[in-house]
Amino acid sequence: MPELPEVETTRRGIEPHVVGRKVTGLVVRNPRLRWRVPQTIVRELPGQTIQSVTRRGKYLLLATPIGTAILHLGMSGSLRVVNQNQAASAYDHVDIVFDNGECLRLRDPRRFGALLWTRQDPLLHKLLKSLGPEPLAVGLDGDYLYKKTRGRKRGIRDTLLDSRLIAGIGNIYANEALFTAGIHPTRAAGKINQSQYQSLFRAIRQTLEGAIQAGGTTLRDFYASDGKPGYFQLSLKVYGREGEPCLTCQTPLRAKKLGQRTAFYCPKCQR
DNA sequence: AATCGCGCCTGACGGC
DNA sequence: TGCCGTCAGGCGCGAT
Repeated sequence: MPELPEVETTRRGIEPHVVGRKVTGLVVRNPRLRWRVPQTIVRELPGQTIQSVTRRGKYLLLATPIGTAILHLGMSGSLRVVNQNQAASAYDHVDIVFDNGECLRLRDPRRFGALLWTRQDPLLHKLLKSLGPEPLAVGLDGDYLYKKTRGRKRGIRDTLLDSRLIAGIGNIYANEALFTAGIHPTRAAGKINQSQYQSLFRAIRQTLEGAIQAGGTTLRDFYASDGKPGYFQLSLKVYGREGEPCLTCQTPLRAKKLGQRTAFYCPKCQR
């Protein structure tokens, strides 16, 4: 599933194919994504030139002079650059067609993703305006998390998934970072001290950056590739490894359902 | 303000 | 083999 590193890898992959291109049309085969693809984007995006591709959390933003396309890949979404004549599969819901005959093709079997359009500053859009800081933002450190979590009783795993606190951390990376920092996923966020937040924040950064680097090195071509584009095998230390030995102490890893999502952890290394 | 559960959707997987 | 139930999960949203 696309987590922040995959979204960033996607951004980097499509950027050279998309920036400076003029959109000649939008092909919407199925508008029923998480939210219905709006008619406004069908009317207004064609004729515009893409100025930039940026990322906020797990949202991708394709800016034009008159508005911005907001893309989210949800659970199963992916983007490829293909020739517009290439046959589309059942899950290829939208093509953004360019003046050179290529298109940006959105595939999303589960349709948890989204394609929206805004004419205002996209960062003021309802979906983006409440997002917390980017975990990779220059200057951000563990003190931010420490200060924001005083008095919070919720477990740290759930707290890290709250995009209003910090953007773009999904279940996989929350679990991986907590393992690296040696913090138990159910520890109350408000009971974690300043130096532990420093190491947790470093672990978050390291995990995300490592995955982005891995994405960059194993990146398949975003142009006309088969299968899933640009994604990469994650090397995960705890996620999905219930019952397997901890890489540090060999203790069998555990899985526990916290809220709606499963937490994976080492009962010995994480306290 | 913080927290909690729901629901969207379909491929994968296990059991029979 | 084939059918069926269950699970997974991002995340906005409404309720508490």
